[in-house]
Amino acid sequence: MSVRVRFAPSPTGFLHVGGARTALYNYLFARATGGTFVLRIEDTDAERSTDASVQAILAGMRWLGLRWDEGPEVGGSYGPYFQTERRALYDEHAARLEAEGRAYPCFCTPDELEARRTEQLARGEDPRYDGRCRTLSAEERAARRASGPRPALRFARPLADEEVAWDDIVRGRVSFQSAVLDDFVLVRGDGLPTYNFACVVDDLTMAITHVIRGDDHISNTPRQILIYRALGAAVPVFAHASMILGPDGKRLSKRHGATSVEAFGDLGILPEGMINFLALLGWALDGHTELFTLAELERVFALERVNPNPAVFDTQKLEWVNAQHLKRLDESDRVARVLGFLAARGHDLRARGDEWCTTFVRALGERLRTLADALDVGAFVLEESPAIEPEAWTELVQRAGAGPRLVALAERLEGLGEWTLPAIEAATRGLATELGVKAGEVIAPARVAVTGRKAAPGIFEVLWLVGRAPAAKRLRAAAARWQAESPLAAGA
RNA sequence: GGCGCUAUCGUCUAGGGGUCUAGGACGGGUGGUUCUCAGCCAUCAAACCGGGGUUCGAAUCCCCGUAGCGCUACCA
Repeated sequence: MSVRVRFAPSPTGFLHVGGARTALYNYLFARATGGTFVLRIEDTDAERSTDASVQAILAGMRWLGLRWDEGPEVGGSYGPYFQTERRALYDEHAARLEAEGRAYPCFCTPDELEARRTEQLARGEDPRYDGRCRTLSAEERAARRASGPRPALRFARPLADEEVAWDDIVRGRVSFQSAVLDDFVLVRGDGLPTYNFACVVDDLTMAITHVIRGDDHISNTPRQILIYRALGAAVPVFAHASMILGPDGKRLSKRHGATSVEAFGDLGILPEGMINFLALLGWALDGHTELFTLAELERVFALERVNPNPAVFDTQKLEWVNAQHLKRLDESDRVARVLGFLAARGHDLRARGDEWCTTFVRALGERLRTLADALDVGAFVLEESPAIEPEAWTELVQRAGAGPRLVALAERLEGLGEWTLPAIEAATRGLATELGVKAGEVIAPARVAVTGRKAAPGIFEVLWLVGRAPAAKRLRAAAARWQAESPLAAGA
């Protein structure tokens, strides 16, 4: 029997980091085993489900490059793939369970249930359904059905305590006693299935073989196993991956900043970097290899190597992984991504031509951990005349002879026969030699004058990128300011 | 409270009885290299939650404790 797995998000928000990792593990397991990856939308909670969320989740999946074999937009032979469209299946299974005495109608109202729960808690008891509707006679049921609102359907759990256990791929054997469970609701008063019931019916009818999900579902598993048993169906294999935590050790949430995968794209993280980092969060191939492309993961991923401990989401490692992927991109691809990112933020530099763009991205070089870093590192061409940072100026103003040297450099550049990197470098170094100072004595002031910073990409590329006239202008402007403000200026 | 899951450097992890004076990576420190920064190279510091067992021998197996997290709805 071939492997069939599913990722089943409920459309109540965007695709968050935890969901993305669950999706990734399902996807990778399917690819690694030659199985099928199904995407199913669990939208039975009408209150919270929205179409916008469905779209956001699909967009997140696409951004990551996780293509589903069956599901929304692509269809498949086990559809529909939205739970709200699978109502007939739930009705059918519910009717069967009720007919076989494995489920019964419950007429208790939510208010009554809530009141009893409160009382139980007050008495120090566990809040569990007391089973009062389980023993109603057929006549009573018929009478109450005729008079009141539609009842909920409850699962008639086994009366005798029994062990409900499974061999979890990531945790080994997990077991519960059925006595801790109560007669939970299968179908709500509005006729829609609850999560546990819909989940089982869907996994069953979609022929899902492996259920890979977050460990927040671990305590739902015994309920679901009981439903499979009542239905006389085979139980799928379970694998519960751990939660992803924030730096404070709490479950990752909005409080921790960006949690939707696409928000990381806005932060300049590549899908490749996100995928790689997510894979590493709870999984390791051998403890040594840690850089993978999606294609490589598809070959080497093994569910057995998923680690059961909760993992803390570390942004610094994410950025490092991202930097590695950025570095491995083909140059043309890297240029396209950096310029595309900047263009989306109002800095469309692409009109300056291929040579300029390539030189620009080469100049940024290894300084980018994320695409967003280009906004900062490349600021010297993004702004008309970058302001000089205070501490950079403080240093420049204390440098003897800086002003005159900047003017001299400007003149050299203006008089240059050809505006090329080698020519700019020769002119700059030549000037330093003639002046009898180290190249740094010309370069450092020039860097501050042209970029406004003490740290920036190589000065020759910077000058070339800024352009001859604008560069000379910035050099002269800084020189004039030096002349006016430096205690070392002649005549000061 | 009950039930469950988890427990190796700050973080992600390797380790599945001896090869562990516990390895790798991120981050951090130091040195080198380049016009600065970044990068790269070298190098340093940094962990088996506690207590009992089992065993000739435990980071590895078992039990207890502790801590963190999850669930405890007619949410998913």
